[in-house]
Amino acid sequence: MPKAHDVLFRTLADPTRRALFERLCREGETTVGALTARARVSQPAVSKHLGVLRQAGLVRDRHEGRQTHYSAQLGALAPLIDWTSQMTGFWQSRFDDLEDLLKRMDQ
Amino acid sequence: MPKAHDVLFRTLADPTRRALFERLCREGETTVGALTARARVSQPAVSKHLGVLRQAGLVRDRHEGRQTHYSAQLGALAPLIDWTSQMTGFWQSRFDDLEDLLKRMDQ
DNA sequence: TCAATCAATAGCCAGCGGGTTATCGATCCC
DNA sequence: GGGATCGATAACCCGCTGGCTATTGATTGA
Repeated sequence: MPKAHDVLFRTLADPTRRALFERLCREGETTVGALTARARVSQPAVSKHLGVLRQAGLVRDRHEGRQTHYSAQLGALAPLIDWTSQMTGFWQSRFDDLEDLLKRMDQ
Repeated sequence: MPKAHDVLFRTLADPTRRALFERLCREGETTVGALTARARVSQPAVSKHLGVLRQAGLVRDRHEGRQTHYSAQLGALAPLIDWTSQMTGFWQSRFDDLEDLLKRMDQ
């Protein structure tokens, strides 16, 4: 069920897409045009990537006239942080177990 | 240059591979055979994934007789943690800027 | 109204990546 | 030594994805 990890990792795995997300994090709300201008790919490619990011919940879009503004949704990174915490946490708990074991051996 | 992010995200994007890494985090050092037994893919597939994980620095291998033991290298997750910190950090700084702005407007 | 701009969609193609089976090298044990 | 096991490699196939161009739909402004 924690498909969330899947979606996040897969979405952020592409460098172009990740670069777009990073820009939105750094620079805040930005239009597709502005993003395309400094991207190394075509406008349709940018649109497609933004669509993927949106479906992953990583960005929001806001329509204003004929242009679309995108912004990062940092809350969507939570599962990623949870995952890394869990991984390092497993290590921590195994470390605790080891300490526990050593303590019991000491008696 | 921060290729590290690229490698990590791409490596962890595959669910099978991530599952292997998670098992190594949870259960500590494990042989290829044991990993294969509970994996949904063939032994060569497991070997290939472990190779990718190793090249990403996420696991280490230790040869003992004819079997190979793999273990997670959690330090390799550092760039991932840094990245998320940076992303949320950008937000934080923009938030600070906003507070700053409001403060100045208040005067 | 009509031309121009912005962004999304359609449709296509090439490359990559993850899966398989078959095989090989090395090690263990009888 | 010889058969069996373990894990890596080889060789291959197929589907997905990320890129492109062309087009459409919507909005703006002359």
